[in-house]
Amino acid sequence: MKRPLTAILADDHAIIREGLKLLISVMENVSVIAEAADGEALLGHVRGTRADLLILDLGMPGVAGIQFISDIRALAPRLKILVLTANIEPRTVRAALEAGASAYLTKDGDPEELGAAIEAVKNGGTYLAQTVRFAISEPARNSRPPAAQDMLSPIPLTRREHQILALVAQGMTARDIAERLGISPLTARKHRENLMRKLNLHSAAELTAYAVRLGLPAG
Amino acid sequence: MKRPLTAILADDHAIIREGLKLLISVMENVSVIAEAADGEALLGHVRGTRADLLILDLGMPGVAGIQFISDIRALAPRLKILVLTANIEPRTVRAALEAGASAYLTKDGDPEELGAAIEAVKNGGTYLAQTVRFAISEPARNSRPPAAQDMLSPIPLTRREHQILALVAQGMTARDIAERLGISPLTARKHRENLMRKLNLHSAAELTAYAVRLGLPAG
DNA sequence: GAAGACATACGGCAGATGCCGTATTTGAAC
DNA sequence: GTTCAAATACGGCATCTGCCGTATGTCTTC
Repeated sequence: MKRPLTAILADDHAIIREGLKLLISVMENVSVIAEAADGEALLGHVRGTRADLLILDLGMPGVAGIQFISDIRALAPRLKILVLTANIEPRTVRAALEAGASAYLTKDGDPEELGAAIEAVKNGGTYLAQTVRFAISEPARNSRPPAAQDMLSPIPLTRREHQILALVAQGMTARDIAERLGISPLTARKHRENLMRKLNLHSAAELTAYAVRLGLPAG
Repeated sequence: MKRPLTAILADDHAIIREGLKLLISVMENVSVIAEAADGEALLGHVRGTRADLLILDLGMPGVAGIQFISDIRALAPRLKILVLTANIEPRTVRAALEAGASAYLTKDGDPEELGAAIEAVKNGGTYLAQTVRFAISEPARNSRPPAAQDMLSPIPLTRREHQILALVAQGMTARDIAERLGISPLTARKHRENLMRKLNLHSAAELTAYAVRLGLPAG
């Protein structure tokens, strides 16, 4: 039998994490050598271990979306990243892969997929969950590699847009944001509109729900 | 060895469910005899089996919150219900216990708590996760304590309001909610207004951010 | 059967939002 | 130096929202 693969498991819910650990141990020849409940702990493990795999819940607090994947790739290029999330948005899927994820799994997917994904990435391949496979049919329009300096969300947003999104996550209206940033309410509104267009969202409620789920901090 | 306890496992995420199943099997002398991904399937299992335990994710689609617990209690009074959710709202905890749940566990809790909870309810007791223990000042066995002395004063929401709040967490507007529930948009709007008044929130964004942070499921 | 809570439904009004534009300035990239 | 993206700012218009009312029917509780 070959050397078992080593994995870091990152999920903010301890019970879920424990269950996943068992699931991985049983299904595959994989040994979980570290666990993280937040982004900071995860980065510590990435620096401090030589794991083969990272199973990463994108919904973790302190894990501000896709940018984290780029950061981790920069820290440990050899580490294969398996994203496990409830998010099935095509843009998120594409962004995760472009940022360097080796697999994208959804929590409502078949558990067998976890094994298939580990098998695939072990051999240098990639794996996409059945539920998001449709996401890559749409070609990425530009091949600009992600700069990963201040990206905070799956879709390339400008620095200002990230800032607005964070304030939206705190439940602020356009007027609140304008006051906070010292800009015109109309400008704040425009930024919101640009955000919604980029993210394919169509109401304040959707935008706020999206922002909160990114793990942005509460007010 | 005594006869193993039998359990129904209800969670909408297949991978999470699988992990939980393993976790339960390993930690306790419990055998999962049925699984459900939605409320309808769950009711079928409740009717069709004689399980001892139900481990129930309150965030499941088609599981209209606390009401479901009462319904299941009515169908199978002998079935012990362990609520497992990300929701740590005090009033939800209380409502779940009053509706007949035997344990209330949070997903970010210590996995050991799952074992402790099973042990507790097996012997006819109740178990509350550490993270929500503050929600209850008195044992849940007796009737409601006077609300006047309640320092935390959890705001009581009606069943319908909980339902609306869950839909708000999905980024739905009043019109969306009205369509979903088959009621007038004006009524949906009124429910939203009542919610905001009770929760002291003052915009759609705030209400949505609140709802999402409660751990209510994404659309 | 009286009282109260709940869910239903409607309307006015001011303000915010979603969507469509246009336009200027700045700084980086080429 | 030109080009381009980003950030700034404004306006119109339809819709939605927040807040203030009123009202009816049901159901539980006393």
